[in-house]
Amino acid sequence: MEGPFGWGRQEEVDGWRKGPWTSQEDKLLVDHVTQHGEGRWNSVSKLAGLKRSGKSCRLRWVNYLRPDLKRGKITPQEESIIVQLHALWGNSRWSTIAHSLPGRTDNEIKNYWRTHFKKGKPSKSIERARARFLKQRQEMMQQQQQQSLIGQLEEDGDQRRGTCCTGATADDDDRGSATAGDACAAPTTAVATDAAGDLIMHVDAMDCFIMCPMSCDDLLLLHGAGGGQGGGTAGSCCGSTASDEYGSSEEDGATWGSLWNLDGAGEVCTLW
DNA sequence: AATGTAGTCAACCGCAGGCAT
DNA sequence: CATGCCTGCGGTTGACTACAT
Repeated sequence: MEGPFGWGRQEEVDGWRKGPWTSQEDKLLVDHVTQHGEGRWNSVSKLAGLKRSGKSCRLRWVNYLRPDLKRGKITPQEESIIVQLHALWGNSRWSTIAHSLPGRTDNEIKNYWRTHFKKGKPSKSIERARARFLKQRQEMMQQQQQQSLIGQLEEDGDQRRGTCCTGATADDDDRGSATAGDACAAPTTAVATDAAGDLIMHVDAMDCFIMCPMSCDDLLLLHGAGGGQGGGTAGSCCGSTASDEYGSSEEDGATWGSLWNLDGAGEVCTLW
């Protein structure tokens, strides 16, 4: 066996090696990416002398070899962020969630979520955190609606949008590079965790989130830089009512996974 | 000590979107 | 405009490890 985990043997299909990577292969890939940079994965195999598909090379690099990866356990702060963002995005945006957790991969977060929350009940602290998050989100949305009405009555409500964001556009390919960080004057912290791991949310930040005419991805980028230190991100840019679903039936482990899946939120977001 | 079960992690697969031709 | 390729993503699988019985 070559590696410490699974795929006890290496097979070769259509000339491509599969299964666990050897240290030699790792070195070849690292050397190649160091010299030529990421991308063009299909040519990596040829140029680096690897009998691996482009997909496999990319996956190995992204999930294991990248130098900026943070190894080790998910911290409580990171867990809180994952919980918040999963409440917002559901199961279909692991990469988006991962962008808010520097050094963590979507695969890692996905695995973590599945093992910790998919099957059994989450811990009390997580339950509490999520409940509070959703409650505050709902309150802020109500508050936002009120303010919007007031704003419209006073001056058509356009000034807020103008002062919040000024043309922030983050290219999809540039996710994670904090592209839009300088384009928005929004507060830098939308959600943070206190020492006990409970969520603290700043209404002004969420207020901006709601008003910004940006994609949800951009919103995450704006605030994602401090994720590791508990300055995580969460935005109420979408109009879904997560709290409606929460608390319906928690005793069933299988139900829990879907309980948090606010796919509707994602659909709303993509319309932006 | 042996066996069973759950947890963890790396890797693969299929699909979808973007881009070049 | 249509087609094909490349890249990235989410879902799933499979093997090892740790813990419980």
